[in-house]
Amino acid sequence: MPANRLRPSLQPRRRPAQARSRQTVDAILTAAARVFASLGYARGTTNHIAAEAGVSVGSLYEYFPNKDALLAALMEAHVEAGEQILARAAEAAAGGRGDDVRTVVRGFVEAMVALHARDRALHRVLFEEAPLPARVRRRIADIERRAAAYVEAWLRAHPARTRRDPALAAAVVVQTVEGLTHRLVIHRERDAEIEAFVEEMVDLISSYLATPPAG
Amino acid sequence: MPANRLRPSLQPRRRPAQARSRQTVDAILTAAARVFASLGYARGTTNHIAAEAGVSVGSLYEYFPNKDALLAALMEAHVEAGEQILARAAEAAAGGRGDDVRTVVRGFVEAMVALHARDRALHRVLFEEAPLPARVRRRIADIERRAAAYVEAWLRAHPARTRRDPALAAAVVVQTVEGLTHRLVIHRERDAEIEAFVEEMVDLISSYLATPPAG
Amino acid sequence: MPANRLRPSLQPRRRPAQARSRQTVDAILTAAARVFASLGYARGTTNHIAAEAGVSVGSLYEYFPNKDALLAALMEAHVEAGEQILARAAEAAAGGRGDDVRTVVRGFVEAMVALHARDRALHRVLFEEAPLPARVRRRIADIERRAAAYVEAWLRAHPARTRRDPALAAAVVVQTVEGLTHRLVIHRERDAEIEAFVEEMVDLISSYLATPPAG
Amino acid sequence: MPANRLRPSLQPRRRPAQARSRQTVDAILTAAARVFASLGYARGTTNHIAAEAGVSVGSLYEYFPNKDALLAALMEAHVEAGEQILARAAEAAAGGRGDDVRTVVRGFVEAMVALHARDRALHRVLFEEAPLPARVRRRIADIERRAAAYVEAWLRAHPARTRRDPALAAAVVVQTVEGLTHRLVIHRERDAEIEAFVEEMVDLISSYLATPPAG
DNA sequence: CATGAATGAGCGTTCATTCAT
DNA sequence: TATGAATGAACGCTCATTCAT
Repeated sequence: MPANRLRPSLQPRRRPAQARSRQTVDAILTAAARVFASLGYARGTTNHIAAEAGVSVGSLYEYFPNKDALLAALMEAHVEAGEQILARAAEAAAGGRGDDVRTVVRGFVEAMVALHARDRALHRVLFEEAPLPARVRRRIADIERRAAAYVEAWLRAHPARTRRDPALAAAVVVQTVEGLTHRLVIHRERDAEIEAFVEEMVDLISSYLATPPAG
Repeated sequence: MPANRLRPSLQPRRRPAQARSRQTVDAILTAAARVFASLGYARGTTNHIAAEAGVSVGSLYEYFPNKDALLAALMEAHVEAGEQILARAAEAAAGGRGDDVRTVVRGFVEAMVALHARDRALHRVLFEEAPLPARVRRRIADIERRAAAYVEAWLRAHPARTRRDPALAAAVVVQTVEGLTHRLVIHRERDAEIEAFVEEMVDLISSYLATPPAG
Repeated sequence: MPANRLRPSLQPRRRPAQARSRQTVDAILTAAARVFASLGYARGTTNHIAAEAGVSVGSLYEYFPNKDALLAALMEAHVEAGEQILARAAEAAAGGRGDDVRTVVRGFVEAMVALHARDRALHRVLFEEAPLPARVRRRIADIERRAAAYVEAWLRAHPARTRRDPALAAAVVVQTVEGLTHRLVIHRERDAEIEAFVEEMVDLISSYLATPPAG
Repeated sequence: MPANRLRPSLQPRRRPAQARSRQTVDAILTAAARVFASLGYARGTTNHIAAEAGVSVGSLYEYFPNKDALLAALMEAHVEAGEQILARAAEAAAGGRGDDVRTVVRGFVEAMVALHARDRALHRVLFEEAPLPARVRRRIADIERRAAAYVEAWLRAHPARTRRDPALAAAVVVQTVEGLTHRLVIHRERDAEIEAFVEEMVDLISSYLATPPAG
């Protein structure tokens, strides 16, 4: 019996309090990450994941109501990490004088790159192959909105701002950083390449922000 | 799935020479596009596609060795269209004086946007939900390489080039245009929004190319 | 994909026109009857039924959308047979002089008994163990209503009627015949016993109809 | 179901002597009744029942060897109550002058109706949906036999007896009362309807007993 | 004795694929 | 060649039952 027959939740079935349960959940999520990354979403079966976790399917379903919930949990973890990275980068920007555009931009870009560098194969499956649950989609959209709002505020406060429409510019910045990070980090193989790209991304964003719209 | 376990080919089973066959293949692909776009990859069954195409499943398998081949064919069609768009934009750039950066960039960006605007739902399924066959991945990488080579040559030939490493800059341009196009076109809803973004993308790329590397 | 995701129909998936298909459907239903009768509803699995029918599970699901549909089909067959028995008995009653109560009653009782005598184990499972689909329940209620209406009309037309409320009396007759038939036929083992009971049922009903209400 | 394959006992695992245990058993049975009545047999899980009873599954299995034993216990309770009702009605019949047929019959019928009126949903599940364990079937058959024996004795002792075969007549009476009670009480919705039917049942039985066999 | 996390056989069902016609 | 009925491996998921704590 799923938790709810009409709208099967993707939430974990219970917040495991005891250390033992916590371990089981972690084992399952780790296994899910491994299996999804190597086999893809469709071919990563729950039985396979349970076996990989050294746990019975029943236990898997004790903690996750269905296969998509595993995916959602993995995605949420990534998204949560992204949120914290954003927060930290924002803090750093506010902590510094905050008007060296390049430094601030580099902070964000490097944070995003670091986030995605951790497990490329998994991220590829998570965000380019698996169905994105509506909840996760909303969560991401929300974070992007907040990131853009933050960038916009920063643009407005910054003396050298030259873009006519700071809200639009902020959206472009956020989308560019996210889009390029995904493309470059997830699909590139060699780290040296990535480092060079980071520097270029900083140039790309900085020059855009420093240039007034074409007239 | 009592299928072919040994890396089944994704090539169409035969090059249909006759007009009759060509029509059947087209009907199947059109149906596949419609079904995948509306149902997603996993839920778009081959039986459903055959029915939609007004053809028996047996005939479908006469022309495509398996389900993934349909996907691959659809992807290749998209990729081929992209290739031609690229070629045309290149021609236009060469045909004109070729030294108005903004015009050239806008040409490419608009072409890419037009390509993706045609059937957003299908593109979303094709490139964000379905597993990307290695062959298609290679094909795309190849095209990106050639696009980058073209941009690099153009940069080298262009009097105002300021990026120190034209190959790297070319790669950045290609990745940025592709990444942003996917993100903006596939996920945005309103066309006005897209038009505004196109202008920003032109600014983004142009200012990047016009700015010497920092330091 | 079930025929309908929201209200999975219990109707057979297609009316098989060809002889071949008709045979397959019959084989499946026969197997289902055998398996349900010997193993009960819960333990009668669709794989088991398919195997018993010498058919693959896939074929079973080609003709029946789900397990309950097999049950429903078996029930409907029984109910349909019952309806025809009723119709024939009514015809016979109308054809004869129609005022010999015992003859008419015996006609109905014997028909009902004959109907249930055919496969007792299956009937036990069908009507005392398996979940009765709403559609079948409605169908049965409808037939009972019509039977009662018929009996009521017959009572009103009959010169010797003595029950004050013919509608109520008709309902009692129908329920008694059905209830006793199920209990006696399905649970009794020996045929001689049944024959004796039939005679008693005729007495039971006849004397009831011939007796004015107490008071 | 990694269960006991060798005809597992349906007996409660132990006769709880202590008051504490007795309470636990009662809580479990009450919970089982509630859960089966609302969810049906198949969907009423042992975990659900244990939770409803405020007890761990482990404890449930301490007192009942398996799920069917819960069902059997519930059935036995119903059957036991029926037995006592029978005994009481017999006592009343013996206590009174005992020769008013209608009064005696009404006593039995009303007792049966009262027994089934208590929890219709549960009775429906118990006797029309769940598989009847052989043991319970035997128990019921035994009670019916004794009831029939009692009725037979009463018929033989009664001055007005007219049925030629008192044993057969007794069986008919018992089956009729039981059959109609199940059908009418369990499936009818309104109490007024039931009362009217009770009166008719009394007429039905009384007139049968008062009528000599045909011929 | 009680607990409840863990088990895993087995269920209903799907759908890519085949092959007799 | 085209057909579409038939196939059956494999999936997601359940839940009666066990057993370490």
